[in-house]
Amino acid sequence: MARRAGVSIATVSRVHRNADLVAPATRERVHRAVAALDYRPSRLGRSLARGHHDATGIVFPDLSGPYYSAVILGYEEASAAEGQSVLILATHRRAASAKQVLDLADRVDGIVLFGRTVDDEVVEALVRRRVPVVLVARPIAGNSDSVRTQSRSTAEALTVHLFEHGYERVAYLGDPHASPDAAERWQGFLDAHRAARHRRWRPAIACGFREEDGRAAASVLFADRDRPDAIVCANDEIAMGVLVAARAAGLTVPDDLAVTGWDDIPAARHLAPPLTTVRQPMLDLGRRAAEILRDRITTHRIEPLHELLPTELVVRSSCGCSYHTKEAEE
Amino acid sequence: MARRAGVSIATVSRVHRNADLVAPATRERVHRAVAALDYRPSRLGRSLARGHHDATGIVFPDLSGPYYSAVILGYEEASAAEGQSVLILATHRRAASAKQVLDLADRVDGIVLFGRTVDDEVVEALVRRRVPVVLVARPIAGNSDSVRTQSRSTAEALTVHLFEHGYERVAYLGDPHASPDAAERWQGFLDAHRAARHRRWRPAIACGFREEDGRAAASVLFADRDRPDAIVCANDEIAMGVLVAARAAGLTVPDDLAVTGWDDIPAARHLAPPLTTVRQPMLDLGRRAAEILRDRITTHRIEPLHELLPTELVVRSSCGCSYHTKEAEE
DNA sequence: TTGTAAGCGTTATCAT
DNA sequence: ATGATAACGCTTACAA
Repeated sequence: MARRAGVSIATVSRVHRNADLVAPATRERVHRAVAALDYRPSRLGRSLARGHHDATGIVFPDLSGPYYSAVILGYEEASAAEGQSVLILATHRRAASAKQVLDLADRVDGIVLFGRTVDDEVVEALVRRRVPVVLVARPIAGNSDSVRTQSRSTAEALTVHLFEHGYERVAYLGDPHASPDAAERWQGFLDAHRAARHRRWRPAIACGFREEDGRAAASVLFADRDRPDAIVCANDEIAMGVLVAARAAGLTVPDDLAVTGWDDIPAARHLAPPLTTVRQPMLDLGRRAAEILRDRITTHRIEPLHELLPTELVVRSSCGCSYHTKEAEE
Repeated sequence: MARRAGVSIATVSRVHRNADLVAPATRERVHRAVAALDYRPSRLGRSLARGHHDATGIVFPDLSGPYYSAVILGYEEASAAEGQSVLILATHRRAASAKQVLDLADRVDGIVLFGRTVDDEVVEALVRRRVPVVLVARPIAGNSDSVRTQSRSTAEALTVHLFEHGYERVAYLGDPHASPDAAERWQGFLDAHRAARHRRWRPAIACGFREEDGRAAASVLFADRDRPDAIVCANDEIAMGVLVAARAAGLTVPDDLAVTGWDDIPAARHLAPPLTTVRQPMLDLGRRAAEILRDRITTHRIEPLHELLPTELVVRSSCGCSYHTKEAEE
């Protein structure tokens, strides 16, 4: 051990966690020894003795697309600022995901669960095990903390906006059962229809979240003679697919068909036509998750905290608004 | 401890790493005790005793954009398949990044360094400390392993393609000093000009990697009376910015100006006009990094391994090729 | 087959 | 101010 090398003993520990309760002389001696032997204290030993990891985990259902990467960015940044390492895991709806999450849980001081990654039972198991948990974009469970974005009311506003443009047969494209957020948006869509009683509405058209899913679903839809004249998509990727399908079907957007997305991914403003969508503060989502988790870990707070982040309607042209591209969006 | 609870002692350890050298009867007894007490072995204890973490780290210079997220995806997937946890870190060019990386290094069994995250000295320090290192999209250092994508020859091919369309004043937009990849692409660009001697070329126009950087640089460029008639951009985001600037300047792409990108981000095919670019196997980049690192860790291989992944020219319309959008790219 | 005990590298509590 | 020493929770000879 470096201890022998220096001269002293476990005093090295003291100097290492920069306790000032060490004589300047000895401290200096230790520092020299450390430098000479290129000694680094072992995290493992330290963690074992102190009882915590200085690390947290974040688990996603998936990792593809610009959506998650922004969340990771915010999460990593906030965590690093607090000196916490971050472990990342994607469950991919694997059968073993519950085990993976449980496993991750005992490498960290706390964990954030994103969307539909694991069942409520797993969340409860985690909580029972005293693992601090923050739920992101997911219904509350096991009285852990949560962070979400406003979905329902903005979805309603978006749908109403379409009504105001005169569209009459508005469809919702996306599977409300696939993700909690998609479900909320669908509810908002329904709210709008309920408020405007004369509107008829059709059931949600279930489809996956990828562009190709949207394209496929839309092209089927367009074959119908009673095709919708506006489509509210569960996310931007689906909307991109719809745009592709519309072009293929000879439909002009937004004249023949309005299309809206959700997320405001970077590509959205570059589409033809620029996509009307909803911006979510994804960076903040990750950042707040990290902060709330940290708080729960350090303060041992018992009351669950629930945070709702605002979203913002981003009106471009695909809903029938201004036709000319806006130059100065920035 | 659960040991007392069951009946036996450190036999629980044996049964836990499913050693079959335990009598079925006792094993059963232990299993029951484990279930009853909801006992989970501590990773810390285990790691400390065995001397490894079953985790690896990956560090990025940044985390924004679709580029990194694909790499993470591949890396996480391959790591999870091998039962390794993954720690993620973004240095953001922070001053403390060397320290952060060194710090990360002793939480893991090996580390992958992406692009311009840390100086060669840090890599060497890591290697000296016997930390297995894989370098991704970065020049070789400290004789660690590396994975890269083919840049130079494809960049040359891309530039030649532009020549064949008849463009004469081709510019390169992107900072060769900012990233190793950008430097390679610039070299390929030069190679093409050297091969076609009659071509005159201009120095690279340094600019950041984001859309706004590209837009700003391009609009300056367009003000020049000797403006280029084709621009090879260091990545797709820059190219998107150029497209925006071109529209603002009243230039038609590809008639007045050809534009090419790099990466083939999801948005590329949806731009107007669809962007000619270069596809990189980013998923594989992450996956191979994980596999090579794992190999180095387990086999203690001493010879460095260097892998070069192929890239592919994706010809769309922004280079002057077919004008109609291809429907069935898939 | 299974128990005993010596590490693994820290921190923390006592003494001194 | 600093040295012993007992945890921390596991693995792994070595005995029994």
